Amino acid sequence: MPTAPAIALADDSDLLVSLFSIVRALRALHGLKLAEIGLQVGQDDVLLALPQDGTVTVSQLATNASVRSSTISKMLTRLERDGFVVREPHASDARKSTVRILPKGVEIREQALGVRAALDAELARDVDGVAVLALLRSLDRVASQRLSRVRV
Amino acid sequence: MPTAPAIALADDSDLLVSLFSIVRALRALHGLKLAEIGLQVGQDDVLLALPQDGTVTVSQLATNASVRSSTISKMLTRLERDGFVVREPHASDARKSTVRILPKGVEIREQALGVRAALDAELARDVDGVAVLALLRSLDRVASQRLSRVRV
DNA sequence: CGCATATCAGAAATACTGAGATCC
DNA sequence: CGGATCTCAGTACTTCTGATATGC
Repeated sequence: MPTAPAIALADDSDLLVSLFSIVRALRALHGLKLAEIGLQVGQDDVLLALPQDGTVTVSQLATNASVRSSTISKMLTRLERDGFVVREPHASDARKSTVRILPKGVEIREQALGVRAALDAELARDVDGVAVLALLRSLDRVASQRLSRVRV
Repeated sequence: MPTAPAIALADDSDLLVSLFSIVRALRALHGLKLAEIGLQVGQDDVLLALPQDGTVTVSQLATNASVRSSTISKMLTRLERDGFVVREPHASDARKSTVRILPKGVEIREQALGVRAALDAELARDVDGVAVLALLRSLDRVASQRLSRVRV
């Protein structure tokens, strides 16, 4: 069995199947490369979502990532433990806390970008990158929209 | 902010970003609908990978899903607990165990298919389904190939 | 004996809910 | 006071490794 798709599938409802299947494989692949630079899949998402200069609040991060703020909070705890970011009190609103990327975080962020670019390039060799990107972007819009509408 | 993409992104390495972002939202969306029929995201994958008539071994399932057999084993335990499947000893090789879908499993499997089809239809309304599918299929092939090559 | 198959125990991560604490 | 913001505790699931039992 040389090149089976990742899930044996019924041939009608398929978009989801393909999508989930791809991403399972891609995440695993990505995870292997990230592990080499000492990062976890998912940590790079947060790192990449951080502004390089200023700060951002927890809830902003949560909204952008389509997860709850408690989820981001837990991820930040790990990122802080590893010395990639710090949390600081917000200047004008004491309820908020802001997140700032540290030098070590910036450094690893660069490496994470490299890993992504490499994987992207690998994939782009085999598919029409531009077309995929356009399609994925619109899919992303649709999906995020629907989710935020459902999740009050 | 009405319709932000799910992750604020650097505009170069992007395919992965979009893909992961979409799938995060889609999984959440899918999970909400599956919860209504009493299923977990991921359980439906396994259910759909099961033959409707005969049986399949644990390692076959694992290979198809690109995960370790211990992972499938744990999922089967839950599926069995919920009365969707049974494990039976293999006829000719006592090391193996085979998995059979139960009537209750068949029923929920149908509903799960319905959920997928509905979500697929929703998405297809907003993007060019055929084009996406074709692209996703090739992406899937590439990704699964790479993964199985890396994972000895 | 060496290899394959499945399960289990344990670890770590994602994500959620719901419950504070604190502050606007 | 009501609502926003963040964190924490607890739960559930996925997935992996590595250990173990069992059988080919």
